[in-house]
Amino acid sequence: MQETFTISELGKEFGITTRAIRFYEDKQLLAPSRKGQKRIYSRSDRTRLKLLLRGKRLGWPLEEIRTVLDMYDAGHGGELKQLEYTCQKICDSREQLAQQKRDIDAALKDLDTIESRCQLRIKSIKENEDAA
Amino acid sequence: MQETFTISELGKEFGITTRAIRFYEDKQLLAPSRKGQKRIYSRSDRTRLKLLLRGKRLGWPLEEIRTVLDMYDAGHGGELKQLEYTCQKICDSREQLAQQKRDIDAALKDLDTIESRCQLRIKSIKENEDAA
DNA sequence: ATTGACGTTTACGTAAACGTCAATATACTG
DNA sequence: CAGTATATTGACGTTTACGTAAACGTCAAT
Repeated sequence: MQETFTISELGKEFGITTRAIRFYEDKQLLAPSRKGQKRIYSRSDRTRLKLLLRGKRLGWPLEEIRTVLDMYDAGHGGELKQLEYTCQKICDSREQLAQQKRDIDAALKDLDTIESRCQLRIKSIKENEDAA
Repeated sequence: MQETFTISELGKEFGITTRAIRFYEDKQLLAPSRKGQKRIYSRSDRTRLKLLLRGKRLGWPLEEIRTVLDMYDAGHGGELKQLEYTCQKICDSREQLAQQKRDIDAALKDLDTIESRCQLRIKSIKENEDAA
């Protein structure tokens, strides 16, 4: 795999616009290096973006995604207070994810119910068509 | 349980403002009956609101939540085209939910990694404190 | 009769998350 | 070296999902 990436490469790979990527940088979620004016994205920048988009799919606001991304770094160089705060955030995130899982399972069950009702209706409509 | 509810009762029960509930009605996600001017919410209205909030926790936009809520009704009185469209939507929703599940499991794994790194750092900091 | 709790509509405000230009710079390409 | 492609910043626009405030109705209790 490549060592570095341009902004449009990443945009294409992940199906987002370059405007969005720059926006994330403006919001401190990314911090690519520069070669003159141009942004150069390292593999770890790319990973951050990947995690960012996963957070988005989970419906998290960018602000929260940023604190989660920052947790990745906190493990290395943080102070005690910072680390303990991070642990608390991790605990909260776990709880939230568990809730989302419950919601998903409930939603999947509902989909089963709706689908079978639909199938029944479709069947009965088609039978009536045959009769006509 | 009660047969009907006021707007503030529902607001309290679910921890949202009455403004939000009226907004959802404006966006066609709810359609309570009226007694004069006042809104009266039936049990099924309450259920719709509950499902709505679940959709929100899953990060869905209101527009999408509405189409899902409408699927509940489609099983009963829709036409063939409508029913088949609904089935397609159900299929899409299943795929999206599956993706979210994968994202959640990946995120939970990451949290494990981050946490153990944090614990290691905390431990090493505390040991250094003891030494001092 | 008024106070207070609850409800209503209408209208404007706002934060988040980008999109859409416009003007400009830099780089390669025929 | 003009043209094309890709990059940049800056400014303004847009959509979603409500918050906030104004101005008013209603009903029970004091």
